[in-house]
Amino acid sequence: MSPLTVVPTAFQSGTGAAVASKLEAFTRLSADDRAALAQVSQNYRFVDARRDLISEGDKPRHVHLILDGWACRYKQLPDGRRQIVSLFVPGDFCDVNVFILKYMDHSIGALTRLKVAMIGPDEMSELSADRPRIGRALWWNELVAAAVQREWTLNLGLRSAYERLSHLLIELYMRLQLIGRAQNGRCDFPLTQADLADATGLTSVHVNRTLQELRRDGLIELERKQLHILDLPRLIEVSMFNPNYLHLDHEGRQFDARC
Amino acid sequence: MSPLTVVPTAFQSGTGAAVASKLEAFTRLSADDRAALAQVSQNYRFVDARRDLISEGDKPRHVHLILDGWACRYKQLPDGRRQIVSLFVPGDFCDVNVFILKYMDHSIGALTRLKVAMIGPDEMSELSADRPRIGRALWWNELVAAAVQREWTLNLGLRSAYERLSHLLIELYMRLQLIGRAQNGRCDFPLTQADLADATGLTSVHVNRTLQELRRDGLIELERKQLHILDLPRLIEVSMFNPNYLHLDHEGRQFDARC
DNA sequence: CGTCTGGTTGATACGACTCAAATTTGGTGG
DNA sequence: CCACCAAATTTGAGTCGTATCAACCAGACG
Repeated sequence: MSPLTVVPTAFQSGTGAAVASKLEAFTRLSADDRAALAQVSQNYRFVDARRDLISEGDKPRHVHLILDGWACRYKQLPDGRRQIVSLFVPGDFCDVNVFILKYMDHSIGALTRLKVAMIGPDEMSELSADRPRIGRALWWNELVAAAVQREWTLNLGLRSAYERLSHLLIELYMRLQLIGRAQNGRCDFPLTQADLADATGLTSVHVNRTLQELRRDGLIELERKQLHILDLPRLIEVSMFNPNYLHLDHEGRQFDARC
Repeated sequence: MSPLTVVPTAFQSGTGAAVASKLEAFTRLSADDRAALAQVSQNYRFVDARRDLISEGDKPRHVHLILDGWACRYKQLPDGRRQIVSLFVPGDFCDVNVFILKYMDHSIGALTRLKVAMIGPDEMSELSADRPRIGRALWWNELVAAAVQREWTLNLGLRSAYERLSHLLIELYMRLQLIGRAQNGRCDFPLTQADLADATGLTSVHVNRTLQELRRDGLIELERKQLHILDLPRLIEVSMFNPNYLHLDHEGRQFDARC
């Protein structure tokens, strides 16, 4: 990537609205749309790392919108084994429309300290109704989330440890890029190897060895919570990464939408 | 299960509306609701086994509603490896609201000869708008589909072959029960061992050996496309199956809804 | 400083894969 | 109704990827 790449505002500001940035991959947003998103983000709180936002069995009361930090959806078996089934980065919604379900079938946990907005059911449906562009974008967002979940199924089902980790790293890099938090192959990467293990269905020991292989092969650098992808094309090739499931082929953020 | 168990009408009739049966697990439906579902099922066609309903890269034009037969969602890697990421049985919708996406990121294929309704975007939104109860039920349906996808992620990520197959068999049995096509531990089961392998991320050889183990342990019988679960409680135990992700804890079909 | 969390290393075990062939089943046409 | 063929299932032997268990090390932190 050229050093002349334009830096998205969200990245410059650091605290910029990741959601807006993300939804704009699907549709142009107006200033009012962005204001509405900022509005629902007002009611936020901080959550410590390793705390649950909501636990399996709880009644869902809010949609969570991650403003800053990383979180995960996970499920646990009676014998203690744990699987991370989704990862959330800033700008991600956890479960638009969960209200329809009576109980959570999984938990959502903070992987880092989290800044997270809590949006009530009414507020949520108002948002969709008043700002149809956002409503549609939220639909798109849900469909992409479902596509990501399918891709994870494939990832666990038939890729080797080496491919699996490569694939995950690329996905996260691209999702961070979308919200202006990745560029030139670099991004924050706060997951521990144990987290990666839980997400990829491997042991942390094997994650460790596999990451070393990736480093040895000159594909990545990863230390001090910083990921540096050295050779994205080759990483894409070895993991057979096909970005189509992220559905970024829309008009995007080229122009502002009026009103 | 006692031989006096009431046989659901859908099962008796054979061709009964599986969709209605399924949605009624979430909410009561009125006669008009059921009629509306029957209406959108009018426009159907037959698809031969092993044919695609729609392929990766295609533009989505219809929602598919499986009226009879089994289908799957699958993805394929450039090197030919294939993963089934979802299974569809009668009454299942493939991708309510796909229209928002430009291209399919996966294919949908018939596993058996299929009777499938093709529902256009307008017809689909009419259905939701005119019959709010159905609209909500479709939402629930999508959320359950997402929950199932997460459970598959967990299944592939941390269960052994033995547990994985057990879990899948139970899930399918329960989903078939929901549409009145399973009872007393028995149901049709048209998947080949190769299909099971593609769905569980195992090889067909290993599926074969693992099924033999399940038979040896007195848990199941499976031959001539017929599954017989001999000891459901034990099968649930060994696979650590928790039905909460199917979200069947709603008012259900106890009463008819008016109008 | 000692403690703790996260990362690294080594030795060993085992579950699942691979490859190859045999057998059974189911469908089809003569 | 039987002969044939293709598809599906089963079996065996050998290999490999990943797990397991157990230490050990480095840096962060109170």
